[in-house]
This record gives sequence, structure tokens and C-alpha cells, in this order.
Amino acid sequence: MGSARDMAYDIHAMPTATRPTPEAFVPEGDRLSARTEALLDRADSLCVKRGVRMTALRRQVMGLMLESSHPLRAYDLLEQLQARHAGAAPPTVYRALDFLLEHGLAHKIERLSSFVPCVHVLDHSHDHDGDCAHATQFLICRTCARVTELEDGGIVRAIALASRGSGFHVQHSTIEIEGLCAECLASGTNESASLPPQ
Amino acid sequence: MGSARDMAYDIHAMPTATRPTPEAFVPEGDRLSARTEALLDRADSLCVKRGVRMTALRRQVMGLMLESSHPLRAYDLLEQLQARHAGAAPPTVYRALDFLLEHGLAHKIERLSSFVPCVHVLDHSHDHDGDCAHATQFLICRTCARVTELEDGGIVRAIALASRGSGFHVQHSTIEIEGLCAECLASGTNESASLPPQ
DNA sequence: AGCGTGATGTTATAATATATCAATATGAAA
DNA sequence: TTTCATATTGATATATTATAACATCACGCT
Ligand SMILES: [Zn+2]
Ligand SMILES: [Zn+2]
Ligand SMILES: [Zn+2]
Ligand SMILES: [Zn+2]
Repeated sequence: MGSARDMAYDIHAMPTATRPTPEAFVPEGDRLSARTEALLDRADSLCVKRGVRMTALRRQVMGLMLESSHPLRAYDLLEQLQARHAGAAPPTVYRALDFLLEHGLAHKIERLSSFVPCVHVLDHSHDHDGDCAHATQFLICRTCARVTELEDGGIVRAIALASRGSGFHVQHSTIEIEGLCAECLASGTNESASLPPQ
Repeated sequence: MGSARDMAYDIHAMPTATRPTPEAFVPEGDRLSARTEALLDRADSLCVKRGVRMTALRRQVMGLMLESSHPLRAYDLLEQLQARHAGAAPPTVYRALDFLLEHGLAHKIERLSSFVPCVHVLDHSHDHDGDCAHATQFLICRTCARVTELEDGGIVRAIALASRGSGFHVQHSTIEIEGLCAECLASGTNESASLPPQ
């Protein structure tokens, strides 16, 4: 029943030199917000430091996520990508996502089979070394579908403690917390944003 | 109705008219362990208390999970189910799973798109009321693929605290912790059990 | 220019999950 | 018992999510 996801404003303000094909005569309708541009540039320079390439495609996918208020599914991204990028197919998107996930520039929300850009690209003290996989937790609002990324030490410690109690060595944790965000609580709106139950 | 045990695996004790094909003369090969039978009976009586029905199909699916050392995917269950239940199709399994999840008799491991029986069916002080949705956390071993269900208050409190800090009202949390279990740590084996990376 | 590597294009298919409607079973009411 | 409403299952089709496999292309290096 996936439908009616918001259209995202497009991505097309990349550096001209970066653009892959000459097929792109789309009249540059939709610009990215200043914030998005800044974050993309930040992500780009992180990639340079790490000796990996933030290609036009990857930047475009990252841009789509940054411009969205909520998590996007792979095929949402594909659809939006196709508007500008005729040949795009599922692997196009999944590869870009794999790269972004691998480098900690995006995260997958398992419960939603959806993806969000990492909010810590900005403040990355994480820069230099390869701690792309930081410990994160997500707050998922069932009403407005917005997702908030946390990096809460208390949760991490509690998990470490409980795991140690079972003799378990933690490598990665998926923490996805569903409920109602502060805004939706305040406004009393309660229509669920078509999230899976429970 | 006949005792729950009668229905347990004797799917062929169904009205003849119901049976799709005559091919089904499977001679009752596989018995369930005593532990599984006990847990099934426990689950059954929980259902009675709640006024819902632990049908033969549901019991069979639950039994398959209980007999497995690791999480099973829906189509794993389907395949095993089909050995006894000729007409089984994807909805057959997903419906049974929906029921079991709804009543807290099983859990879905999102990271693995797989399902495990709830270990707390036994000690359910949870009996009477409808707290089917207890707060759980899962330890997933990347080497042996076994999953351990926890109910750790420390984790729950840490999550409540962090969420409150964001003005967020928690309804449900998905906590899936990947790493190495005590046994695999001890034995030093490290071949991954084909789990997803990171 | 020639080469090696990583990135993308392209097609096909696997794996996971749900929609829909028909048939049947179940338990309670009449 | 018969009747009825509802829950469950059967059966088919399809939606959604994700990957395999191989060809081609772009980039950096010599
Ligand atoms: Zn992050
Ligand atoms: Zn909200
Ligand atoms: Zn449980
Ligand atoms: Zn293990």
C-alpha cells in the first residue's frame, strides 16, 4: 500500500563538473536547501579524508534523504532518482545506500525498511579515523513518521552491562524506539503514519 | 475439543474432506521434544485464558520454532509446514505468525527477518492480563546464529530516560544486539553464520 | 596510449510480505 | 437442532524489498 509519500524537492544543484552524463538538460528546477548543501559538502570532505569517492550518484541519494522530513524507502529513492537519472534501477540505489551506510553517512531503520541520513555528519569529531559505525538509537514517531537519531551513552552502557552479564560480546546494536514525539504529543494528533503495528 | 496434544502434529487428523491431496500418508515421523510439548501446552492454556484459539496450524508453527535452535524465516517455516500440510502457502504462515506475535508467543527479529518463540511462555507471571507485548531485547550471535531473549530492566530504564529527555513517549522498542555469544567466544570459532554485515 | 580498479548500466531473479475473495469451521443464539 | 455471525483457513495473485551476474564505463596511474 505504499503510496502518497511526499514528493521530495530535487537534488539537482551539484557542481556542474560532477555531473555524470550530458543527458541532463533538466532545467534545474529544484534546488537543495543551504543546510543540505552544507551537509553534502561536509560528507564529501569526509569521504576525501577517507580516500573514498562521493560520486554524483551517491551525493544525489544522500541529498534526497537530507531533504526529506522522514525516512525514505529504497524504491522511494529510486523513483525520485529516476526523475533525473533515466537509467536508475534498484541496484543503483542499493549500491549508493550500501556505500553511505558503510561510511556512516546514513542509517537503515530496520523496522521501516527505510533509510535516513546521519545527523552526525556535521559535528563529526568522528572525522579522521574509521569509526563510521557509531552507536546510534532512533526515535520513531508513529504519528508524524519522523525519526530522531540519538547517541545516548546511558543506553549503550546499559546494553554493554546486560550483554556482559550473558557473556556476550557486542559488535553492533539496532535500537529502534517507537512512540510519539514531543510535537505530536503536544498537538494531540494521533493518526498513525502507516507504520507497522506494535 | 480434543486435547491440544491430539491436534499437535496430526494435521492429518483433519476431516477427510479438507485434505487437499491423497499424497499425505506421512507416517508421523517427527515427534516433538517433551520440552516443546510442555511449552505448547503452556501457550495453549494462555490462549484459553485470553479467550483466543491456539489452532492446530498455529500450534504447529509454534512447534517448529520451538524445535529450532535458531530463528526461522517465514519461508523456512512454510517449507517445513508443507511437509505435513500440503496446502500451506505464504499467508498460512504469516497469519499464524501474526497471531503468535500479537499474543506475545513469538517475536520477530527484524535484522534477520526471522522469528523466534518467546522464552517467557514458561514463566509467564504475565498470564492473566494482556501484557502480551513485553519489553524484550535480543542477543544475536553472528557465529552460531543463536538468539537469546532478554528482559533487562536496566536497558528499559536507560531507554525510558533517554526518550524522556527528548520529550518522546515510548510505545515499543526494538533492541537487537549482534556479536558473539559466550560459547562462540570460548571456542574461538569465528565463521559468520551468514548474517548481514556490520 | 594501456592497464587495473572501482563505479555504474542492465537484465533477471530471489526473498519477504500482503491483498483479496471463496470456502470452511466454530461457538453461541434461537 | 438449526441458524447465524465470526474467525479461520484455502487459494491465487501481486506487492515490496533486495541481490546476482555480467557488461560497460570512468578514473587514476604509468
Ligand atoms: Zn549517525
Ligand atoms: Zn510526531
Ligand atoms: Zn518474549
Ligand atoms: Zn554463538
